[in-house]
Amino acid sequence: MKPKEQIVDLADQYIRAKGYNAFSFYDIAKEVGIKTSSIHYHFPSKTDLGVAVIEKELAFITAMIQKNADCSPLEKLNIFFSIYHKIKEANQVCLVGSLATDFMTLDESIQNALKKFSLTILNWVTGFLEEGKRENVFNFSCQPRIKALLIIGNMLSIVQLSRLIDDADFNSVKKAIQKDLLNQ
Amino acid sequence: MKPKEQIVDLADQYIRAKGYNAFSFYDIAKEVGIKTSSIHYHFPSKTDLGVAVIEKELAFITAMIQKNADCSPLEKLNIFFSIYHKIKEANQVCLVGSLATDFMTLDESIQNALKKFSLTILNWVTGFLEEGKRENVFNFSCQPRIKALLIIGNMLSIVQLSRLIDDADFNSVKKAIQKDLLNQ
DNA sequence: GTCTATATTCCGATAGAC
DNA sequence: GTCTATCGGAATATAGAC
Repeated sequence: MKPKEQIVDLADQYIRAKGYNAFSFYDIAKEVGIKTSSIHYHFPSKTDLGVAVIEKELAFITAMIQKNADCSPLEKLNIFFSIYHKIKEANQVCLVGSLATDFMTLDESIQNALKKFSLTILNWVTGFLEEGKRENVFNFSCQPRIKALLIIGNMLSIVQLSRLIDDADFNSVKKAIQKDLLNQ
Repeated sequence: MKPKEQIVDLADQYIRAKGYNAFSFYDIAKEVGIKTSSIHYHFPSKTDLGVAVIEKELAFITAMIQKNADCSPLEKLNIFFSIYHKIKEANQVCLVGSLATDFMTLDESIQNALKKFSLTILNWVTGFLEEGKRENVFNFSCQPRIKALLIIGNMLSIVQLSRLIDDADFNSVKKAIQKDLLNQ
């Protein structure tokens, strides 16, 4: 992997493991095997690096949405779950949750990138919930957008809470969401 | 208010506004009108201050639980909502959500205090959900503990997401949770 | 593109006077 | 209990050699 990609990848890991304000250029430099000044060559400021992380994740999620556009709503739900499963396995939190708590300390360019990223996820989930309801696979009574916020919020929060409480609760929450959606 | 209390109060505000790793003793000293060394007199280390913040919130929530022990489950639910309503009004996030994302950077004493705090809330919510189900006021099919995690997670996440998306979603989410619980 | 060297700022923490 | 003064360290960032 090219150094530039590796830097973004490690920054991503650190943001979701320790938070944006808790990792340093030195943390990354150490792991890549270069000096901090070399990171500044690729990303003049920490803000530039932060924006690059979000844009990388946005590209990833956009490609995944596109690739699985023809899947069933239930399959899409499980793809959605699998994202958080990986995060939880690594004892991390999701990018949105991590950066939302640091939001007031972030430069506007990161704030805007994050808003765009979260909107992409929200629209995706809203879409396959609507789809599932139309096909009588999913059942829920509130607006699809609100149901999407509830479900996204459940996953966003359970990866955070998994650090504080019983590890097994993650799967129980996942199953409860699924059962609730499929119940007629 | 005594300086010591004021320091804890401001630290609490900062943690929920900007995050634990983004506020400094100087931020607080400035607002109190003292020097940073005076804060160290009351709280030798930042960790001591962090623990004091959680213990203050724990005392507050414990008193509130006790005070409203005789309320109906529906009243308790609305008290629960009102906590997050205040947080959202201030454009802050809850203490658990904020410190959970910074969890890996916190000293063990703060981690343990936070675990105790989150468990207190979880047990409280689980309790009045069970109560409400027994009285046929609330309706849900999963375990009360899991339902509590889902609802707490919805509120924890919506105060975070309120910074990124439509401000009005907070009330929609609150109403959706309520309707879901009350539906027969 | 990476290095050395350094500038600058900030932060947590401590010693000792008052 | 608050102050001044200061230490030691860490962080972002830049200049210039290679």
